[in-house]
Amino acid sequence: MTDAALHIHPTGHDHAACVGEALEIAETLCVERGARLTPLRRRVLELVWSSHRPVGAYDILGRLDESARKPAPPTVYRALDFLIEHGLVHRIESMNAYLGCNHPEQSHTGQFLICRECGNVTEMDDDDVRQTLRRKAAERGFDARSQTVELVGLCANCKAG
Amino acid sequence: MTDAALHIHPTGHDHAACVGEALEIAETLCVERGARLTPLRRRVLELVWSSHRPVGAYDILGRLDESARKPAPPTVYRALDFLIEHGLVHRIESMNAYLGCNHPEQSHTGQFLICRECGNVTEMDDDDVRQTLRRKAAERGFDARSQTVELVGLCANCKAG
DNA sequence: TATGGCCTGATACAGTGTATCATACTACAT
DNA sequence: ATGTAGTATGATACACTGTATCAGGCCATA
Repeated sequence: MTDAALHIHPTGHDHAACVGEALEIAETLCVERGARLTPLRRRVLELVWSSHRPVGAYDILGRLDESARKPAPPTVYRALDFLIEHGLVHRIESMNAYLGCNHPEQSHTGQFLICRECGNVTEMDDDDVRQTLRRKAAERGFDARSQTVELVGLCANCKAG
Repeated sequence: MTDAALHIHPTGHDHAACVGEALEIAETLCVERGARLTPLRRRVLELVWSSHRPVGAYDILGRLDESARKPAPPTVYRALDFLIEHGLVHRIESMNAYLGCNHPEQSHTGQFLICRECGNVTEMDDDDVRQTLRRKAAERGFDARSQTVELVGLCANCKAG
């Protein structure tokens, strides 16, 4: 974990605390559910949380390499699948990349705000939006089961700066 | 164009008319804008419109093969870029695939309803949704410039059937 | 200790997308 | 008609993303 770029984040916050909190939440949640947060899965989650920017599967793969012997792609995808299934990670469809989520309790598919300047992504998770989309789709006879909402633009910091 | 699966569509409508209309609209629009709808671009647009399901770039590539000598990937991607730029085609992010649009006049990024049963995709293009998203993002200090909205679920036909 | 289920390793391959350079086709001006 | 600039296409190579499949290892419980 030497790449400074990994540590870019919105406000000058203590990112180590973010990661720590996320890992702790994950531990707790997995215990509750009887799911196994193995060292590999934990490590992948940690790498996904290395910044507030989505991380590609092959980035993760590359960084796992550094520490021990190199795992193959399926290993990473399986870990990601597990984390996604438990709401600990989101997939950003428009980037084919993955982002940590620190409130996995609510079953949800969030709405994502992707800054085209700094690359940081924040989650909205707004229920009005969710309901509006469900309703609008229903008006057209469509029964929406899952939603992908990703907005690209400028975050507050980058607008100001 | 022998694959019957290509012709699956929502209601038993006359899909040839869909394609014809789309091509005509494209012609008109390109003339208006001084853009060149070359034979290749026209053919790619036609292939995208072969159904109401998103088509992958390499599907297009494969079908271009059938007729003449095989073009390389960049050729297809350039044609798609052109068509997207002019609003004639949308990219469905969650599927890495492309869908024809028959109302390219309004500058828009639509909202898409993807049926997980039949695979057909319809466009909502609802301005309430667009405005709601813009506003909700703005409330968080985010200036949204482009929106990706893709809902997966069951279309009216598949619910009924 | 045996069995079954889950996790991981490993190979191979399929699908998606881009960088780069080369060629051809206009359209327009000389 | 020639040259020139801009655009469109051809072609090669490569990078990134994801999956199918089989094999082995670990661990809990019977």
